[in-house]
Amino acid sequence: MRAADPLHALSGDPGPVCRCCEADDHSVCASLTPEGLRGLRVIRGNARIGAQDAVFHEGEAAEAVYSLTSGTVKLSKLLGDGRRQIVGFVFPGDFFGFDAEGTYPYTAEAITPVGVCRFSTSRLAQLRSQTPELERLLFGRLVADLALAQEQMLLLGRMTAREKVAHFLLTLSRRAVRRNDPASPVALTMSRQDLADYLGLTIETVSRTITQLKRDGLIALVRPELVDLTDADALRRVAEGGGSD
Amino acid sequence: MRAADPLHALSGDPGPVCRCCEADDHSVCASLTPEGLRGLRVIRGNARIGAQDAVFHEGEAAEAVYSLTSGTVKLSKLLGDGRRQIVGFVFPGDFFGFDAEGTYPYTAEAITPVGVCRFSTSRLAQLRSQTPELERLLFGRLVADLALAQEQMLLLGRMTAREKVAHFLLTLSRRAVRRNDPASPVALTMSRQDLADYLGLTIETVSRTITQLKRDGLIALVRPELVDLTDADALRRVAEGGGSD
DNA sequence: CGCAGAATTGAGACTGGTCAAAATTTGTGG
DNA sequence: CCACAAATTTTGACCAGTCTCAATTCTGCG
Repeated sequence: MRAADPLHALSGDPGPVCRCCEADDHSVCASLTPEGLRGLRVIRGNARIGAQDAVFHEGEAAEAVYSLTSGTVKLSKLLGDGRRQIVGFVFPGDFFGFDAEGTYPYTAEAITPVGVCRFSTSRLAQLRSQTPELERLLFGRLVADLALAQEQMLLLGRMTAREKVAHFLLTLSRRAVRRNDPASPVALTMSRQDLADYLGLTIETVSRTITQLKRDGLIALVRPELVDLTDADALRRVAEGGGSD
Repeated sequence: MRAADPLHALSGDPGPVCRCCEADDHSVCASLTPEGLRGLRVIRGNARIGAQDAVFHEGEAAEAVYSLTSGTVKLSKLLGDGRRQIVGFVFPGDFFGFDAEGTYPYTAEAITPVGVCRFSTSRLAQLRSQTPELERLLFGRLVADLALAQEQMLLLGRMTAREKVAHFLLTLSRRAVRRNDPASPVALTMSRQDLADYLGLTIETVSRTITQLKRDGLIALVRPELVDLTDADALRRVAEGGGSD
């Protein structure tokens, strides 16, 4: 094993496992062999970013790729007149900031205070070419991200407001289960405005739709940002375009 | 150089360069070294598929990845009640059919008669691990696809019908330029229904919007499927959410 | 020439957006 | 701990853009 390098010193050597990362078994880091991890750690920089601060902006030169260690990040694109579309939420263990054109295709902003690992694009490229395992893991992650984006395209293009909100709640619930959290009270870490910008709706419509689902007994609000999925089956039927219930 | 194997025999050995592929400099194949190409050719199967036929269906076991050699393919997702969203069009040189879950996340159908190269997922995985260059090229392609999907999310979630159609026409035009075709009369290889399913609109709204753009002098229809971009600048202004012109 | 499918046009309905106000929650300082 | 201010969320009334349903016109082809 190598001696600690300056970057380790800065953040304290986390040891053979990437302990700086809250993500569990499904993170790229967790799937890497100790050897692969070592390579990543060597080129890694750490940063803490406050809530509402940007990691990078759409159009900036893409000099680094990031992985999230804690908190939530939103990825968004802007139209000239301020209309915004959130193209994804990032959770611990996820990578973001890959680019095809040399500039970031979206803005990345912290929703909560977050911790990130920063990998310079060039150094990561070098490491990737030396570590086929890493390349393959990142590839798989990208494929999953693409499938997710396509799922969201179906939602944005073809679902009603009610279906969109139901689908989103269920997605959060499924994600919670994957992290071994309870399926039901679902935490909305993001604001109503972020929700609206993710679902292609206005904040008013999101609010009205939540009220409506509540009135119909499918959900209940423990707090505005904590939703109880009272009737998950009915919610599922709504999300799949199953009709009026 | 290796002797021709059965697959070559079937389709005629295309020689050191993948001549079976109409795609030019921007295809993955064209960027591969002769050596890398050789590996691809060995595991390649060829197929011709008639217009309107499916290459594979959403939900089927994903046993192969494809690259398009000629024609146009559409990728679509279905909702329970028949609502459809086209999540992408595939042009020669593009790969499609990657999956994260073991099943295809979308249906792939030929819009025109098409030629495809077929790569069994397992054999391609093996080749990828032996050919870092191939892996890197596919990775870059995926990143580009993801950026495209995110761009489309912005379109689906936040643009008006007029902006959607303008944006789509310009995208086709840009793509034509990249293939060294003229920017202006743009060919719509897909039906109005496909267009609607791609833009998250109904066929009627697409038709009305095209008529409106025509009336306003931004475009002219040479034929229903051949659009002249009379005023590309104005079109660009519309597509960027530039206002009423 | 006439038919079938595709595209366009028309009239009216409805979902979701806009603008405005009220209610609730959150944060801050006394 | 309370009071007040600011921000966020919810609710209301009205409007607009897009959809639905239906009819008409085009286009290609036997």
